[in-house]
Amino acid sequence: MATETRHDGFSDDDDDKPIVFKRSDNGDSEDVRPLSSIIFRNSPLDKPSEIIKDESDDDEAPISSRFRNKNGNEVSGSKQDSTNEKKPLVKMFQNGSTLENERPSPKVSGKRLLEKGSSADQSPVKKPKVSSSSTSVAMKSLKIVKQGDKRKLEAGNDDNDDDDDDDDVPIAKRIKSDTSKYKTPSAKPKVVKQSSTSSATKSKVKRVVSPPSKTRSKKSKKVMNESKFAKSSKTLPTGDGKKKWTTLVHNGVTFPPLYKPHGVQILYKGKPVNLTPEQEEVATMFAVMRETDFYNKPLFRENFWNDWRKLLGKTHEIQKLDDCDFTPIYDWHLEEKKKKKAPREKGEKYMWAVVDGVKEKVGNFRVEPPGLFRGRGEHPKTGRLKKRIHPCDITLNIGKDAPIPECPIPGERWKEVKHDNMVTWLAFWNDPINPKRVKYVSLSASSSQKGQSDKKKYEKARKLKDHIENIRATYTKNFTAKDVSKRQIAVATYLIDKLALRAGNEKGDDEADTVGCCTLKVGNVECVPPNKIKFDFLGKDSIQYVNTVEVEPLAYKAIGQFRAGKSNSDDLFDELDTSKLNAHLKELVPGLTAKVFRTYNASIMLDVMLRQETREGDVNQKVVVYQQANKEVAIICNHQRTVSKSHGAQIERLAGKIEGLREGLKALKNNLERAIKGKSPLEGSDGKKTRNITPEAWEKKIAQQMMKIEKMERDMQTKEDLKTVALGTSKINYMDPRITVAWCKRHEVPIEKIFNKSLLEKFAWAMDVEPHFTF
DNA sequence: AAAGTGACTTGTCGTCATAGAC
DNA sequence: GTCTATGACGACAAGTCACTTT
Repeated sequence: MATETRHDGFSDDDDDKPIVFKRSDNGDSEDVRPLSSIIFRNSPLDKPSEIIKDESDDDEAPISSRFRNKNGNEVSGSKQDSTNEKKPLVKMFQNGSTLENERPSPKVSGKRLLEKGSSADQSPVKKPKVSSSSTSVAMKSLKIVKQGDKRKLEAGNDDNDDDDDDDDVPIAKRIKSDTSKYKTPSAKPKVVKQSSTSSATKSKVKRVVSPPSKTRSKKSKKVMNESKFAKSSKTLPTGDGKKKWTTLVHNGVTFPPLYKPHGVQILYKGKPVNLTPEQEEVATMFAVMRETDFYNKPLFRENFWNDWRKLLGKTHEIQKLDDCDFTPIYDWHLEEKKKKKAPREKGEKYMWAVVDGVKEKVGNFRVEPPGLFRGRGEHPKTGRLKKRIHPCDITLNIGKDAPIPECPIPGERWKEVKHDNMVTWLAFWNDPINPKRVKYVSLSASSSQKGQSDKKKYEKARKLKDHIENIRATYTKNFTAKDVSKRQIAVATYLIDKLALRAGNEKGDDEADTVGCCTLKVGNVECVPPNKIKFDFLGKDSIQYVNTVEVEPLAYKAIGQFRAGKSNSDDLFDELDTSKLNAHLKELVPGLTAKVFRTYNASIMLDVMLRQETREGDVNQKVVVYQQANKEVAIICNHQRTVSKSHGAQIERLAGKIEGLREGLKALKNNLERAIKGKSPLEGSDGKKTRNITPEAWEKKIAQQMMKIEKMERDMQTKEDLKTVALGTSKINYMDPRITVAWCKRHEVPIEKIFNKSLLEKFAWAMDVEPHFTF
């Protein structure tokens, strides 16, 4: 898949831009701005250990108080004023954080002293977390002492387990408080009441819930959390060591229907062949893929054939896949498709779980059906048979006091039932294609549990802001380190920061051959004098990343050194792997890992662009601004999509329409002239006659027509522009929803214009953010 | 130190319903 | 009313990263 050259929507003053990199795939990077111009200017602090603390506490405060007013109205940051919205990003990068800054200090208001610069101050950025309760502050400082100066990046870490408390409760409650917003009542978590008349869960729910402890009130919950032990699971510690739930009730999983033989025969060398149901089932899986690209891929066919042949037996009449004609089954399949299929069973019973007394949606309660493994890119296992999963493959995880779900397949039983509250999964099975991999069943994205961890992720990224300047100064300095490892770490960190590359774990031979930063090969990077690097590699999902960027001259030089004397298939960073890299990052800022940079850069970019680019205008215009910002983020993250098959045709059609409109415009102009001369209008091409109107009226029509044309051209442009860019992924995973919500509030854009129903549910935790929220 | 494993996040694509085009 | 382009959604593949085991 070819990557196209992209253009960014920024205006020209690069200085304000956040991160710099734009990409020009064709090797020219005219628009690449040197990172240096922005980021590195005055970064005075290289003191390594300035660390930071982070107050994770802020999580604990009630939401409302949590966001301290960035505008200084409150307590804390008096300095920040709303104006900062307009300030160039650069300034934002300027506040380095020093311990002092972050430390809750009595003098509060001045917290942010740091703005080192001059006028630039204001970045609202983090405000002192003063808002948290005094207690927590106290605790924090205590901790600090213990830990030395370092503070963790983690939004809520071990400091106090309860730091997320506030998160837990509120969300559910919050949501439920305004039901009206959510049209799908079922979608929102509710506190389960004693005798809920509702669905299937009821019986169990009742039971579980009934114990007093269950009635969850904020308080009770907190209390429990603080006594962290509560019921620790007896099993070996798993997960991250934090308790994920107290009570958990659910109904297990459901299985796809057993195979129903259709009896349609394939032809082997032209003759019908009898197949057993098992053989037929697999043949059908293959037959129905006829119109996909997989069908003709040699490896896919070979892998399929090997697995199918195991079912046929070596001596079967069918000896060669190429002699098989699956047309009869394919045709049968088309017929079946035409028939109305009964609406798929909803699985209401399995759809819900009750976690700590709150009813929550389950994400994927349906076990994956058997099929042929597709895989992405050149996956070595493409085409292999993915066998059916049975109850005896499934391990359930459920509350100790909850009833164990009945096995839905008569006569069979679950593999195991665990009661591990240190993990979030409800069930898992091993992936038949790669048995080391595990497939989990967990709550849906809209659940409070997922929402909390999402929020934590963004809080962590947000804190990176306080250290980024320092980190950049450090790696810049190390571009010239004499120690190769150190230099590689510096350059790798730089690339991860600047280009939002993934960490790049090692991969096995039984996986597609893709790379990330640490696994880049010499052949994936090319030095283009004087100081540009051309990247070309296959990343996650075998999506190609092609980009030529201008880099810091010293980094350029270092990359040249790393390449020297190696062959194309050698590792560029031969001294590096993700553990070393992350270990290093963690040293800079506790809790920091490579992926945090992606989140950070995506979110900060959105925040900055929205502030810079939003103009007065109607809602639609603002939405366009949002989409453009979203697009830039997607580009930086290399979120691509394949161009739809009909794209060309669609563009042509649009072009045709525009052409038609142009013709119409010509006619209108013509008639205007005639009207001015007092002649009557010509009749339309369709032969119908045209009303005689005044020149002014013609002018008006002409203006309207031109608007129409412009709009259509813009639409066409946008469509073409976005044909290879997927906006969704960054919206779902990288851009802090609070930025979006706050922007919508500030600019009176209905949030529904930006988030669809599932995003609204998923981001319920972000909806009450204050309009001044700054990432 | 490498390899394995466990838990969870991130990512693209296919399918389906439906709003909109004709 | 039928056709079709879109977007929502689900499916499930493929990453990240911590921690064990060898």
